[in-house]
Amino acid sequence: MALSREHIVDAAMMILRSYGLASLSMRNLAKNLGVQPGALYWHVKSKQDLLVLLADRILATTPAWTDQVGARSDRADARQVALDIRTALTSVKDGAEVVSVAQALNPRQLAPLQRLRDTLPADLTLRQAEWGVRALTHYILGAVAEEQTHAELILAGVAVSEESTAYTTEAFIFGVDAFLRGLGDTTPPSPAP
Amino acid sequence: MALSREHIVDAAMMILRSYGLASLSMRNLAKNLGVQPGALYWHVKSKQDLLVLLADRILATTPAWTDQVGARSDRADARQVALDIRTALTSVKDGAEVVSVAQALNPRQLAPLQRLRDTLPADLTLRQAEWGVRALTHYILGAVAEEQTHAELILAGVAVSEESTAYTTEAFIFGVDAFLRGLGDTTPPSPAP
DNA sequence: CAAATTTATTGAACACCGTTCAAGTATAGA
DNA sequence: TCTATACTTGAACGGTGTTCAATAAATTTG
Repeated sequence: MALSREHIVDAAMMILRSYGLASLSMRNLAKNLGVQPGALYWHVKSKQDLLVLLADRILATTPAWTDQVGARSDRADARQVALDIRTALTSVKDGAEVVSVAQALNPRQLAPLQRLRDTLPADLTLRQAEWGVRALTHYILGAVAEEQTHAELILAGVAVSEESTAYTTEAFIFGVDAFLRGLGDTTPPSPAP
Repeated sequence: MALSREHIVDAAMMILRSYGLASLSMRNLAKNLGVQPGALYWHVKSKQDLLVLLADRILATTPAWTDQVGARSDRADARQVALDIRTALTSVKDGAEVVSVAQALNPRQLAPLQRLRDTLPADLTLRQAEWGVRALTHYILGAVAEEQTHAELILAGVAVSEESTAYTTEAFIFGVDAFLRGLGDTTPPSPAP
């Protein structure tokens, strides 16, 4: 089977899913593909480059945001997008860390995160909306990264679980909601459906 | 001069300040101390251990929080504490990253971050206050880490400055204020002094 | 003071890591 | 078939954190 960029990302994704970021070395990846490490560098510029590709793929599982005509995006939408992003991150071991690295390298590049923008209150200035997205992004990535590393520490027996996992979702939503409330306290609280 | 844990942390701090986290290898650190790498491990359990010590010291420059009797902490206080933490982080190259690593290893361990708790609205439940601190912490660490890596990328000529540094403080405060507003929208906006 | 014990350091090695590159091997077009 | 382009190998470069027997220095004990 011919080596290709897609193939490399596939294999990297498998390693990530099964063993996490610590196991994702170029050498291990090459071994998994039955190839010498140097071969990877014909298809991929660097490991950072690969991580960006992985981040894209991790976030690609977020549902597309269909902005219905007339249906102005509101706080409930923003919350849903945040939850969708969290779900995507959680579906891969160390997902939040991978996306954080990619985001650190070049902020504002990951489209699914920018999608948050369209859900923020419309009365924000351009700069404020930009700042809001960034703030929310930092919160989401930080919170999910902590969830994931904590879960792994428990799995490794290094730490003990203090809080039921049911609460972690509640905690996540609490943070998102607080943020959104603060960003757009001009809009009324999200109406019951 | 005898080697000691304090001495090691001092030297590590110097390297961090001058050259950043990438230059802080145990080997480089040992060379700076005129000692073999193995010697460090008598005083320090691991590099992660060292990073936690560094995080403590970075945050130690935060002004002590004097909770004046009768003067209930309000939103202005919380903002000030957040700004103090940011100042401490910014005073050391990659400061936010170092603290993030320490925080990831064992959340709720860094006292200065916990100090945020006392500034949050009093009508929050115990859990809500805990969640609020964590959310705010994630935002602060994420935002400052981005500021710092971005600044370093510009210094290295990899990226170009798009926004005046005057705005970065404004952006930081915008995020903090939004969060605080959302956390305690029962309290009135901070009064003019 | 001398011997024994604890404390501290060395030097060398182990098992990794990302990345580069000349030399080869396929593969396709003329 | 010859050539040019697309890949891959194998080996190396210069790092990384960490461990550990042996050794040296300092301290306590007899």
